[in-house]
Amino acid sequence: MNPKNPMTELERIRHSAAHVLATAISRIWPDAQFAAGPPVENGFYYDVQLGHRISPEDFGRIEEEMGREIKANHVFERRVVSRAEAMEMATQGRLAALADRQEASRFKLDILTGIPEDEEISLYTNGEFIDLCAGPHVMRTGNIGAFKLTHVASAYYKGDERNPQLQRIYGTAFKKKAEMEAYFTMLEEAKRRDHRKLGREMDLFAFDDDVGPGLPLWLPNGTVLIEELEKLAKESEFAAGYQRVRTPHLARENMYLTSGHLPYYEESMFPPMELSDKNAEGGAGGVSDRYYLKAMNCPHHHKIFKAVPHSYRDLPLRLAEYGTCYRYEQSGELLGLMRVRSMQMNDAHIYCTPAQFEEEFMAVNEMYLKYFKIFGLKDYLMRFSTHDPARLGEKFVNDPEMWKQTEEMVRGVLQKSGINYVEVPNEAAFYGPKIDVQVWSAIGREFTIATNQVDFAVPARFGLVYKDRDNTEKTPLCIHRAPLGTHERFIGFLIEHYAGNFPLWLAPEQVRILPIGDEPELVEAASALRAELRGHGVRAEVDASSDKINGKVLRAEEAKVHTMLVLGRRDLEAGALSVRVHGKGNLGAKPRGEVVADLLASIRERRGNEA
RNA sequence: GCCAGUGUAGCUCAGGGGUAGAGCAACUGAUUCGUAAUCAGUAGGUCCCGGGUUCAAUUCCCGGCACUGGCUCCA
Repeated sequence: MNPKNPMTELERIRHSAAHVLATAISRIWPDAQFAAGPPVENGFYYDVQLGHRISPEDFGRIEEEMGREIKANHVFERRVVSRAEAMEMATQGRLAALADRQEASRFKLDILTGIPEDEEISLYTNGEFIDLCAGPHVMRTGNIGAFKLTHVASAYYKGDERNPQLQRIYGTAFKKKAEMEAYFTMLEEAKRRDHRKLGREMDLFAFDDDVGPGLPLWLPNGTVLIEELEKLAKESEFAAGYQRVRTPHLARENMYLTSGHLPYYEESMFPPMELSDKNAEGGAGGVSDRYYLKAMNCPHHHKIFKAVPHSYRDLPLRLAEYGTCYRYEQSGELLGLMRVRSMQMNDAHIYCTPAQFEEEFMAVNEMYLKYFKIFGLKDYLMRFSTHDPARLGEKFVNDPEMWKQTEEMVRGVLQKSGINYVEVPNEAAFYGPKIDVQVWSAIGREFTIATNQVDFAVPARFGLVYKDRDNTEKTPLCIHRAPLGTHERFIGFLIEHYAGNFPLWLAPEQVRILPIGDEPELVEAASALRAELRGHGVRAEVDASSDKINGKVLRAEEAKVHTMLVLGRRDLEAGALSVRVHGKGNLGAKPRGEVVADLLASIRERRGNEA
């Protein structure tokens, strides 16, 4: 830990709890080898190498040992040592241990060799346990008020796949027990809004082994969400001067060789479909052609650009498509809708001149902000990813001048629009800088929900040109943007964002009419109301079950139906409807015409739940 | 892909070497009820898949698959 970057009190508690965890593990398994044990967002962990496989069943006795260590209230003692002394101790197995051992403290030894010459080396001692550590810690082990081990996972040493896998024991710690209890309550709440759980409960989407992992099936309710988002996107894009195109889901190998995706991204693409042709060169049974499922839409759109000659008068040319892409994500990376293998992207490519770039890029950002406003999205982070000059020609296209130019343009746009952002070097795409919008899922994982990228390299590879004013051919810049990301991830996010309580315009079932009883006049009035609403495009149903009104209300609430219209004899006679809104309760009776007009206005204006 | 855990009805879960269990949902019938559960009945199972041990495996063992939690990755 960097002493120039002091930790908060909570971080010090958690960092100290990590040392106490290592102390406890050392007591039970003295041959344990420890790597790193830092505080993290919601707690702490310590990486350990151990013959015994630690399972949650072991947590009880580890926690017991930790409890004793805390009760003993040992002081965390800091001591600066010479490099030689530290190496000596590591060799004797004394670091991250209770005593000298047969084996050296091998990870600590490795960490020591990585510490720069001019940096101070410090040890922290709590009781008999000594660890190599820059600190800081709390004063005494007793300052750790409440702690709990949460799970065990595995992690590669130093995060490198080629290194050995260590067991990572996660825990959390707080100053006060009540704070910890509040934290676990919050976790339970978060689980309730997990899109995987809500997706099943609300019949939004499903996975099936025979279809394949990461390939979601959109059920009717989920498809409503998709269609509403597409309607929104198509309206906004039409208004912003985009043109719609459609492209196939696959293409021949050669296109991906041109784009550069093969062989660099072959691992992330589904393996090719190989065609054999008896007449082909190579003889019978030889492979005559390979087709790949598309992992991105850009090459297809570039080909559309190229299909007709373009003049500078055509630019900016904005080609939009909800394109379906397929990516062979590693099996362990799949996560509900947030990480899938088939995805429908809110994609568009804007071809423009450098002079037009700023205005176009800014218009895209404005489209983002407009969407975020509609969805009431406030908790996001704009991440501006730039290149690393040291990796030109390797990770990034070797064109320092274009990098400088485009990054300055993007930075300028961001500053001009007063958008809050963080700049992250070395995270750009290979073809240009980009802005990603980061959000967090209910279970705390971070995802890119939208992206806006500059591409100054690939159009040239495809030989895209336009005839400029001076009658010379020039290569356009390309802006690659997906403000609504993919349907899969965006809807996964929206489910959690709204906890399944969608605003009226998005709700799969917008209105449910609940007749009280089944007298013929009531049933008839309910059907007539449904027909009228459906005539206006409202997704309305009638609950014609034999449930009592209480039961009907319960079932509609459970299904998260947005608006319930209770229709009884009293309402029928008054020409009224009793309105009940999910989560808001009974709003009382209103004239029928007013109710319908309110519903239509809310849908048309895409009002949020609070409106 | 790697490490660990889990896999029983549509859902949530109990059980256990020898006819497979509950609640909710579904279906049938009765009920005519004014804002979060009306009553009764019926039906529903390859206990994830394959192999092994056993007189007998859903249960124990091995392998696979899927999911969960992480790690790695994420154009």
